[in-house]
Amino acid sequence: MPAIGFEHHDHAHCVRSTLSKAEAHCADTGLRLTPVRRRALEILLAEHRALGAYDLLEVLASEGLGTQPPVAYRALDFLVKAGFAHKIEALNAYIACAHLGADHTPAFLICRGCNSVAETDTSPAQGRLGDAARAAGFVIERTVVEAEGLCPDCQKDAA
Amino acid sequence: MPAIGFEHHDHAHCVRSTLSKAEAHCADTGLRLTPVRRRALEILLAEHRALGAYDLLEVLASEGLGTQPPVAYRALDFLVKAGFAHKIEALNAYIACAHLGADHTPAFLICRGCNSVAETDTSPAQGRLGDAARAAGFVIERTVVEAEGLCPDCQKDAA
DNA sequence: TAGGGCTTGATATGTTATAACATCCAGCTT
DNA sequence: AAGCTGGATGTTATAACATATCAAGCCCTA
Ligand SMILES: [Zn+2]
Ligand SMILES: [Zn+2]
Ligand SMILES: [Zn+2]
Ligand SMILES: [Zn+2]
Repeated sequence: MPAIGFEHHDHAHCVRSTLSKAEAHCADTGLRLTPVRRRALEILLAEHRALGAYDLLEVLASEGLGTQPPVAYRALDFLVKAGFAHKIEALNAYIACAHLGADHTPAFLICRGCNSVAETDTSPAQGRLGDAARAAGFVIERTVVEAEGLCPDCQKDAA
Repeated sequence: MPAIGFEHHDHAHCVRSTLSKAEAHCADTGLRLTPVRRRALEILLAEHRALGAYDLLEVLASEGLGTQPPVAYRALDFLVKAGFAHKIEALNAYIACAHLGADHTPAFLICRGCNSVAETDTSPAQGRLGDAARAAGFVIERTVVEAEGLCPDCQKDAA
């Protein structure tokens, strides 16, 4: 699975494709992609970067979709639980899933220069983390894997 | 490097050894392990679990070492920058380094049952995260690797 | 048409983190 | 000794992130 976020790409396709996958998944499972939830996903999808809950709320509020924090947090909670979005723990912020539909364990590359975030994936059971967990008798239920650094564009800018 | 935190061990040795390594490192580099900083490290070292900044502040306050948030955040900032403590991003909390002195990239196993945290390590450049970063042309400066789940004791309790 | 379950509205509050500015103090300079 | 300097601390205020709670509405279905 490639890292999606830094490379130039047909982003309009990203957006359309993710939205239609989300709709299909909701239709299949009975989840309800209500107007606020759908719009929240669109807003997160606009760019490959993470948005704070209050940034999201600001946009929703400007469109008359709700003005109080619970509006944003409920929508985000739904999107995260449905697998349509992920929380970036290092930023306390949220990003639309770039691999919607694929069964995956997300991992993120976070650029400190331009704040863009690329999503890739990992295998928790493999690698040194899995080894350590097995050795300690620890059962992994969820992993947080995030790398901070500089994307290719920002490396050029720095030089 | 083993995962330190779940196994029964001579914890008093943990504490003494970490404190003396921290003192030595400060003596070597000119960093100042002031009373508040030293006491903050001791408080974090008391258990292999993460403490919120305000939990730490509460203890410091009860000992007359300061009552306002910046007291705790400054001490934590020093400890983290010096490598004496790490922030657990998934918990917004802080833990003393269990491998002080060793050159390492920390990774954590976080038990949702008893809140204990074991520290192990990873190699950012290796593994799938490193592969993805290289493929994307991304330069990693810092990684966050955390696993949530159940420690051996809490698995027994659950069964 | 009544009930149950999910969704939304609204108010308040809890939790985590930093900005900004004043003061202190040790070590060095003149 | 007086003055400077840089790091550390004191103090106040606020920013930023997140949740508890209860009321009201909506949708399905029995
Ligand atoms: Zn895209
Ligand atoms: Zn960048
Ligand atoms: Zn120990
Ligand atoms: Zn446990």
